[in-house]
Amino acid sequence: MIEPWPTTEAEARVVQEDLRGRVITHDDFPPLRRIAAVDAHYSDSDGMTWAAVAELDPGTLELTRSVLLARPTVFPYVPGYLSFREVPAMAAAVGLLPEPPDLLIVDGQGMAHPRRFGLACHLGVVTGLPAIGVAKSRLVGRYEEPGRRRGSSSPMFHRRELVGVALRTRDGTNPLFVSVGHRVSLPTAVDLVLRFAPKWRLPEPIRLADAISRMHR
DNA sequence: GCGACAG
DNA sequence: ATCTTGTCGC
Repeated sequence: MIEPWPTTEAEARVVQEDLRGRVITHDDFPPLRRIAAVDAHYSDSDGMTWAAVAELDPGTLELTRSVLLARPTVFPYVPGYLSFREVPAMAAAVGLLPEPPDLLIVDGQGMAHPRRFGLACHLGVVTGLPAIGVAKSRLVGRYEEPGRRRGSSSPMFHRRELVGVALRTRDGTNPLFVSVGHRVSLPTAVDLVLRFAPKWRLPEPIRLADAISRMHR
């Protein structure tokens, strides 16, 4: 990983501008044998960031492995710079898996970011693993409200560029914001998110990672 | 200058 | 993300 880790917004921005060119936006991943989701939580009292990884079988969506660890929080939350806060703990957690997953589903934006380098892109580039960004709310981009039924979607644009898709994964719920992280195209990312969210609004991997990351304490 | 703003 | 119970609605 990049050392030393950026301390200021200005330094972090330089890193984003430098690494953004390494993002691969087309499909470049193997048959999915193991998929994993990553999520983070904080305990302000001791300044620690907890990261959880949930590995699942893509066919049955059953949990096959999990990791939960803590790392000192090294960056404040600043919209547009979330990855500098979460990547250290997340990358360490992913690295503890005995075998690397074939796909990472990340709780946050990928290219639907002001400089096209959100958390999913950063974690994907740093680990080299295929990654998809799945956010519960919007950071940047304009979009038309998708139809209210599961499967409906509408493109998100930012500065005339297609940066993601607002996707309804469940009837009558708010859409999810899907964007390219690394080595997975946008159409494929949408297909995969729908496939891995057969019942609830959030993809099963993220639901599990979230549940695990809350187990700290 | 005034809002918006992933987790 | 976090502070926090019950409550409204499918």
